[in-house]
Amino acid sequence: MNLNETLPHLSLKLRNELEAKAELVQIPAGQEILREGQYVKVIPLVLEGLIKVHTKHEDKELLLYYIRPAESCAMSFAASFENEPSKVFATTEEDTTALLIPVEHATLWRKSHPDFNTLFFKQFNLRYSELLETIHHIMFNRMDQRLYDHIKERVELVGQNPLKISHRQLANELGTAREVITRVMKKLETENKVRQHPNAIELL
Amino acid sequence: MNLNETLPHLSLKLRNELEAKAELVQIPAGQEILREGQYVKVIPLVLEGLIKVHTKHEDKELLLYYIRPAESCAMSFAASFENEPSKVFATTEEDTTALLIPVEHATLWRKSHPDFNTLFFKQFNLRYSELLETIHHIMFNRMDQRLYDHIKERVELVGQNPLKISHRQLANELGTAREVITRVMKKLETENKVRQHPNAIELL
DNA sequence: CTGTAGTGGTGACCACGGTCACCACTTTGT
DNA sequence: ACAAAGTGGTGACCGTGGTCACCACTACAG
Repeated sequence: MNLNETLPHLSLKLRNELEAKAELVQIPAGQEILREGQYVKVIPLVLEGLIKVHTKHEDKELLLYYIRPAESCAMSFAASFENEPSKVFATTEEDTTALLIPVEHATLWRKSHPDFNTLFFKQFNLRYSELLETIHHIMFNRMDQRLYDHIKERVELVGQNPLKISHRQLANELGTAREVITRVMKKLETENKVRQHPNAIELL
Repeated sequence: MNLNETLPHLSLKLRNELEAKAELVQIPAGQEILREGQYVKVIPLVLEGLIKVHTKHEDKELLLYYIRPAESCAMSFAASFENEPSKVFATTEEDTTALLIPVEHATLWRKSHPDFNTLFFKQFNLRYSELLETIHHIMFNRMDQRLYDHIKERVELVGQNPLKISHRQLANELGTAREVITRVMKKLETENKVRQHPNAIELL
């Protein structure tokens, strides 16, 4: 894995530090890597793959945002920063390659490497925006719009158009029930916005 | 206004810089100081008073969080950082004294003053948490719980128990309609959780 | 004094979405 | 081969909360 390609915006010095001190790991898809209440020992920096960050409340879930390559987890950083437990869950959505940065180095690098510092400010800003967007979706859109937008985002994100996903999973990500998704999907289909295939959805 | 008292966690050096370069302003209550889409030229640091940060969508509002003394506005910081327009609104809730930090200094101080840097990381972390909490409230609580929690928070925040506030304003802050507040207030009253006075609400 | 704008209160209505109890079908594992 | 677990589909029901059309009352400015 060549850091220079994946993280070109970081200084050579920092990339060398990362190579020396951070652990490079491969995580298979579908693995829960952070739970609510868990204390954080490493901050992941995604190189390849996709991580999903979500909340739970009495077996009702809600997707918050995705962590894409060259991005990191603001929650981990914050948690390590204040030594607080995580308030969210994180799960690998695809097979993922990531650098695990020990929190003690993060604290140092924040001071010694301006680009490290900047990286995390940008991440915080990004997550702030995404949470805001999530709030907007929940408050101001109805399910059909939310579902359509969500499918669209996911199609673009993983780059496959007949998107392989179940109604149940969509329900979890939108914090609703499976029946609701089935119902709304049919509506979107009659409106010619999507087409349904066995275990997959095609965006039109 | 003595910065040493209000901002004891900042270094003397930084406090002196603030005193020299930032503008000290008094803003009366009820004034809109930041609009959606607006570009940010100064970052406020609240010394006294209270600022409300909220979103709008087609004359439907939603309170996001408050900025209390010794706190700042993550949105302003982020906006200045990326030179992006604001995504939120901010209004003074009480008469407010604040330091206005020109964005060009913020960029410099982020590098030269570690405690300035830390301050804004903490602010980002705080706002992230608060947005997350807001999402939880919207998704997982019904109006009665949301309203009760909101009144409670506000009572604690402004430190007055028969809280002077109208149903209309509560409706705006919770992103709902006035009639709904009236309805739910009656419910809370019969449950002996609150008592209603003319133009005021008492938390029991 | 009177109009205007602000409070809160109320009943009727209804749409959205959450829930329940099913069903049929395919895929998986033993 | 069969059970088990997962898929999506469906009709009925109903509660929350959003909307509308009112009403009564108070405060205040002209």
